[in-house]
Amino acid sequence: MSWRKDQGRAERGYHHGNLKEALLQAALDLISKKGPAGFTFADAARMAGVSPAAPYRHFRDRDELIASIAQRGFEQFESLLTQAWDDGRPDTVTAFERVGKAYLAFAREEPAFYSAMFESGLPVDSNPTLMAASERAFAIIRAAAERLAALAPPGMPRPPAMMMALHIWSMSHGVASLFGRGDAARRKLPMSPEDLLEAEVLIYLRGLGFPTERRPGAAPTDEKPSGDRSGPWGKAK
Amino acid sequence: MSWRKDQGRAERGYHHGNLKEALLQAALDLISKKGPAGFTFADAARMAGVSPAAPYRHFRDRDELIASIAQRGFEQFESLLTQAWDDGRPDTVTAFERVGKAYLAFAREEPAFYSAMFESGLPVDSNPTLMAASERAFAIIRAAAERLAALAPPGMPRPPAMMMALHIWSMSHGVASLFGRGDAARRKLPMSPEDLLEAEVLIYLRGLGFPTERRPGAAPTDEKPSGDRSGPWGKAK
DNA sequence: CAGCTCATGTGAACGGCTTTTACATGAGCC
DNA sequence: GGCTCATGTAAAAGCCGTTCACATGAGCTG
Repeated sequence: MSWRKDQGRAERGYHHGNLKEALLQAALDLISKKGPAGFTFADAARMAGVSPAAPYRHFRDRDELIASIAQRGFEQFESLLTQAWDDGRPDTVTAFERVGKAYLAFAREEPAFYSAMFESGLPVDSNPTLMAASERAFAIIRAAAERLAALAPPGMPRPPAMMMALHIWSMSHGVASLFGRGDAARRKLPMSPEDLLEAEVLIYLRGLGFPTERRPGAAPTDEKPSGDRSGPWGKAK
Repeated sequence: MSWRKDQGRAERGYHHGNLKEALLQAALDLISKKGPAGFTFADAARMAGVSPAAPYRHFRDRDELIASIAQRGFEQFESLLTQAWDDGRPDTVTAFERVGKAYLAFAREEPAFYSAMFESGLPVDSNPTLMAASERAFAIIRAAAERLAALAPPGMPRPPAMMMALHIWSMSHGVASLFGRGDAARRKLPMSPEDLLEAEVLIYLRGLGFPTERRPGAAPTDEKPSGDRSGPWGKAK
């Protein structure tokens, strides 16, 4: 936070000094308030205290600004997922669930990033660096799926990790985009999005033959659980 | 198709005669081409051959037009799902899978409807009739889940049908919105969205204790399958 | 058929947005 | 000290959404 000029209204000369950052920040504010459609290039400029033409020195057009935000979003997303996955500690299933929760937390706490990344209608394949960032984020989920697949019970055919990763991603995105954000598209739920997704993933993993009873402790040993008889939907009302 | 005037350019008097329909149709065309954000009220008017102010005789504003489209979308969606479900014939699991395929087919073949329904950023709860239409569509999925839950194997605790319905919905929406449409947000897949979703749902159902081997025939008897050893991911590459 | 009425369409206008162009400023470098 | 170029501004064109006063004519009433 060592900006040379305080953001916005502070007296500043002809040159802003940090316009690109200020515009990205303003856009994030605006998008989180009014969605990516409601966000306006001119508004961001106004919020940064510059003329409507100034942003064009830093972004080819409005779409490029949104793409920049999506790019940063994927980077933060990747970092968050990496941290949640924590290389599968303390055990694979626990870490996997933590990734699911992190996914929802990101969608809820960074709605502007999430919208820019998944709901802005930008053609993903038009921007190679954007697609690369997106794939790096997905790679975390895929790596986690790989580890999970590796310890599939020997009796069953091993599921393809890529498919598992896509399944998990679609569940997470489905829950996040239908029920995840408080403001828009609110629909009544009998349980929290987090619990809904957790149950969904646990049932899915059980369908693949994984033991999904409550994990006993922190140790990666997959033992029989104690007397906790609650299934994956223990928290449903 | 008994429109009094042929659509569009045909010589017509001061009054269009079918403007509301023509506008909805034009909007569908435009949205399917350029997304709900790219769609323009003025464009729709132009396409219908009227002045930019004319649409305001039929819709309070642009959002109301989009809401109208979403409304119709939910109605068509409900009808399509009802037809696919076919009251659970020939057997519950087969019918259930048909519903999943119908979901994806709708998202792919009616991208304009789908966008208006789920990606337009309209506040769903602001419009009661819209929300009602949305709930009627969801009710089909819920009814199917109810039937499925009813025949859960006796050994296991019965899953709440509402939760199952939400899970299925989130899977379907997740797959549809991440991988479903050809144009936008294309990501490489090792299998078709349909196969991806089918495998996902089958694994999930198996996690609930349902027998999900290949169904033997049309009879609703749930017998042991023949020698088909393919799991739910038989089609993955 | 005459006349009235009201739904439906028009034209002009306002303000806002995006984007471009010519011009202004001043930060950093020689 | 002076040059240069990135970065800002002002003005303008073209589009859009929306509103308002006004025009038209379809359909009813008698």
